[in-house]
Amino acid sequence: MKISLIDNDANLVLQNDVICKIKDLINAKNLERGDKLPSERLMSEKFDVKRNHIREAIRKLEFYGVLKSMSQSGTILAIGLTGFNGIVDEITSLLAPSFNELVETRISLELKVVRLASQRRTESDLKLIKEALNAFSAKIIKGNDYLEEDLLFHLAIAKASKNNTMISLMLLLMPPMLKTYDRDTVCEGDKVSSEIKKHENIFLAIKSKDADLATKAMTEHFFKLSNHINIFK
Amino acid sequence: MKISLIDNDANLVLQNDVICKIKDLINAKNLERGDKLPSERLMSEKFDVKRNHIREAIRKLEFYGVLKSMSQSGTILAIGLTGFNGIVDEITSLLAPSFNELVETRISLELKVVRLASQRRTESDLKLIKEALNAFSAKIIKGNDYLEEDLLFHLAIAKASKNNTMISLMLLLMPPMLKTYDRDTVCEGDKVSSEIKKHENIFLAIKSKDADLATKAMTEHFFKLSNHINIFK
DNA sequence: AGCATAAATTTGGTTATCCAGTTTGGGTGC
DNA sequence: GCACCCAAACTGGATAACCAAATTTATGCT
Repeated sequence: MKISLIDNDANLVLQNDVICKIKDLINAKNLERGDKLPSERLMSEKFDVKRNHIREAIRKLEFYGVLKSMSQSGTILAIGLTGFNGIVDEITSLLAPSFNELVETRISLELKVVRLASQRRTESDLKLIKEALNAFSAKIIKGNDYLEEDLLFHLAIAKASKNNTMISLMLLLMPPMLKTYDRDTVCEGDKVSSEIKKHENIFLAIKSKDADLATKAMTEHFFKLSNHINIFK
Repeated sequence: MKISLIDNDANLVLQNDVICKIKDLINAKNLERGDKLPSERLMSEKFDVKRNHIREAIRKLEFYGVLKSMSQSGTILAIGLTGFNGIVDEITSLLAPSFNELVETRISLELKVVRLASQRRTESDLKLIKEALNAFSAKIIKGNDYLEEDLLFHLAIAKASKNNTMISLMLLLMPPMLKTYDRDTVCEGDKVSSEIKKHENIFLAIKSKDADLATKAMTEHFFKLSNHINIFK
């Protein structure tokens, strides 16, 4: 299906093209919410593309909640026409995110996550976070690449927030983050102890259930990152 | 592929099952980042599922950035083993989000978005936001369902934030939000004028580029929502 | 005419087949 | 013994054929 925040493949333009044609057709027919679209085969023939391309496009639009495919029956418009057009326009014009955008979003999300985590964490959450922290420290001390352990530490915190949606969003942000870090490792290894210290501060704040302190610790942790990349103009 | 924040289909458990088997296999073979997985056909035979199920599972894992499918060559592990296990465990244990979680996430995201928008909005952004606001007001005055116009208003603000990642995340939150609102309309129509007023306040704050005021206005707008659903216990 | 029922068609989904690059390994010439 | 090459096997991806459920249309009985 190739849904992703990072997806600048060549066939993406084809998919967007198909999506636009579906949109035009829906508008031409003035469909309302709940109305049936033409069958996949018909559209495949009409747009002169293979059926699987139609299916992929429908799956994507279904993913964003604007269409609904009913087995052995048909595909219907799951939303009003205005909403459909607004959302689809946005989908088709979505560009690949820049690294700055990713960091900006991640920071915003994690500041909320760490606040919730410090309020809601259970003892077992704390244990898992501590384990992740230990794995991180071990890697960074040994001078190895610690990027993945770092992410898992943050993921453990996210789990403690008890908000599945935020966990999902963090998982979605990770792939492009990983991809960018790979080509250019941001953190140099000379300040390992201070790096560990920053992570420990976050952990301790969560442990003491001090939301403000946790937010502060997380902010400090991100400060270097937001400095290295100058996201604040 | 059926990747979604809302996806409790029956075939999801099969997909998760396949994903777990792939994970076990990767661990059994102690693959490292960059190593090749067995071919789709081989795994299909080994796990006794059809090849398309294997493909769907791989697509999903590729979506989350832990695998990478290379055309006519093979599929490789795109990440270290620890990171792979951590992320995959999270993927397979992800539950459908509750409405409270969605609202909580949306509020957090939009408070950041409106802040950025008020700092970065251009004149054309402002024009689009105003248009969305007018469409919203027209609908609510006529007593019609204004939910979609409301979302488009917020989407227009998101566009002004100039952060594609945040736009993506908002698009992802919309489908489950729409779905929940549908079954039980939250807002009653008696306080229409105050509702319009709240939206206008957001618009005016963005217009005057006052980030703090915009955040405040957005908070007020969400207050009723966060009250109606008691997310703050 | 009204209605129940069944046959035929249309639907999205599934399975099998084919295709075009890639990899691999044994053979060949030196 | 080694470098090179080419064909056979293997790969993910594209296409076509098939399926079962659901809808529509036709049919026959009252």
